[in-house]
Amino acid sequence: MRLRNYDNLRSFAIVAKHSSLASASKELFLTKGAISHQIRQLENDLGFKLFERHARGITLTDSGRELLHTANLAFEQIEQKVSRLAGEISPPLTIGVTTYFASRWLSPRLMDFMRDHPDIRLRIQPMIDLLNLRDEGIDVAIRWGDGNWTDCLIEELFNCPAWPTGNRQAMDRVSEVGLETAFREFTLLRDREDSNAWRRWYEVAGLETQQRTDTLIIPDPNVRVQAVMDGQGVALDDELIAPEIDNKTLFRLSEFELSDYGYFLAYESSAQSNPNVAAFLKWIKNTG
Amino acid sequence: MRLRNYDNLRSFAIVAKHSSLASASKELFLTKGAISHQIRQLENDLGFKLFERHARGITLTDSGRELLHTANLAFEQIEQKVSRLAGEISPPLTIGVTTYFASRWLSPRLMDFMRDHPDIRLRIQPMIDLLNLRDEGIDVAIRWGDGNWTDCLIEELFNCPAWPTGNRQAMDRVSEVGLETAFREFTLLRDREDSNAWRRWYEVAGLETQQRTDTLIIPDPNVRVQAVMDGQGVALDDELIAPEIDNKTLFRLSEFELSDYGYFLAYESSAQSNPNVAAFLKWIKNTG
DNA sequence: ACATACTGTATAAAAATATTAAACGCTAGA
DNA sequence: TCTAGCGTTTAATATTTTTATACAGTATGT
Repeated sequence: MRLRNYDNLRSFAIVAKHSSLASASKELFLTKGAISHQIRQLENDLGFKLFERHARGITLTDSGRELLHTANLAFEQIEQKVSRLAGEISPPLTIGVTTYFASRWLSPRLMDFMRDHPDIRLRIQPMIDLLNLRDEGIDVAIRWGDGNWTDCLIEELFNCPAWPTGNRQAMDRVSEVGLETAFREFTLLRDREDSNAWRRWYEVAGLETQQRTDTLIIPDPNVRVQAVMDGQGVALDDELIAPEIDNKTLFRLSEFELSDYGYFLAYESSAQSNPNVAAFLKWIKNTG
Repeated sequence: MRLRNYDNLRSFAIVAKHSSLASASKELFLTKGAISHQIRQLENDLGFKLFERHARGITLTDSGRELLHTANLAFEQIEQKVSRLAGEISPPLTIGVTTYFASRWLSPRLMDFMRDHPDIRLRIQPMIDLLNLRDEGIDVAIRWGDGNWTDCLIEELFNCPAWPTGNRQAMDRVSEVGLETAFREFTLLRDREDSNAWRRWYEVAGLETQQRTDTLIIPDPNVRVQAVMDGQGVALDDELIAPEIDNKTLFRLSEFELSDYGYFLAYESSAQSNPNVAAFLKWIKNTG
């Protein structure tokens, strides 16, 4: 439902905060009559009541409470972004990563950077789709793949080949019937609709490339790892899943690998002029 | 920065979508002059330009693109919530869980429920703080603890005692110097400021209850498990971390446990009348 | 029991704001 | 070079919002 008047919703959020028209009217520099009209109009537009009126004040209805919660979050996002863009707040250095990479590689190393640069405010932004850096306000993203992106500057952080992983049943199946037969049975988990990683791996492994339709797309690497453990299919992973390999919940299914895979820094060329970005790039290139 | 006029921002989003005032003016049922005024006023309020004007049209500036992204997300949240509350969309059955519980316990079992109830639209909402069900639109939350909540109906799902875990160094330390001494050295990780879990465990273990100040509060269970692995302290965990125990990245530090801990269903009494909620509760009670 | 003080509401007038219509300047493309 | 289409500007107009005021209700204190 498209709302006609978002300013009324903003007033609603402030009234709800005060639980009082009279009090909110002071914050908004309006008379309580004006606020009363705004709330009434908003309720008419929405088609449900936001407040219960009693003689001595107002209280939120259940619907009102839920809407308030959503509206507060939404307005806060907007106002924070506006403040940043208007230059009122200096933007934190924002790194876009998957939760997978953040917890397995970045987090343990990040303390060093923060200790060396206590003045740099840092924001680790978990992302699924590590594209559209500018839209998300990302200064530097860390992507996994073969480095063939063209939307911005790309620099290899470290090489990290990709190879197929499966759970114990999948491993056993490969041992029993061989790679080719087993891979005709497996469901292939992939991170993106248009990913050609599996096709390339089939080539490297010398298997007949087949048009597979029974693939399952799971963009989040953590969820994908879990799906492999649960036997929902096989996925292309890298050495960051060493813990699961060590404890034998996951298995490397083949020695064939996509050797040019790795982690890459991705950033807009304009970002280099930001000294915080430059400091981060310098640090991470020495660390990786 | 508080915005004076959110309706202008809404118009901005629509203009940006069309990349054209003339075209957007049709969607908004206004003249292009009116839109031009709105955008101009918004730019004045914000203090930066949203569009670059050329002879044959307009294009977003970098700031405009970032703001558009944020605004679209925010407006979408609001409009979706409004649609739900206005009864235009039937709300999905919403389960509040930690990502920890979702990936380790719920996800593997959930397919059964979805197969048996294909008509029920389900939303798994990851939450850190599993309180305030109504604000978040949660029908049923699954909490871990001793069951002593009073804000809504509580029902035990399954018993799951809590015991202290640490990494190998912590385990070795306990072996060397004994429980009491070792626990005077450890940093205690806790999920909430006001949690009395550690105090209760000290009592159960017969250790002297001490006023500890060097505790680290990490609300998210996944992050807390990682912190324990990284040696940042010891935490109270349960058998859902069996994988980490099995592969010896985590260790149970003591046989003493909080035996009344477990996972609990939490829901408003009014939720029971929702047949989808009732079906979910019935299913999960049989599963747990 | 009753005045008091504080709610929020309702109305119509007044003020502020948004919108329009029309003319204008610009330029990409025919 | 002309033209069609773009966004802008201006001043008049239309609409919306706000106010001032009176009002009705009721917890609170005396």
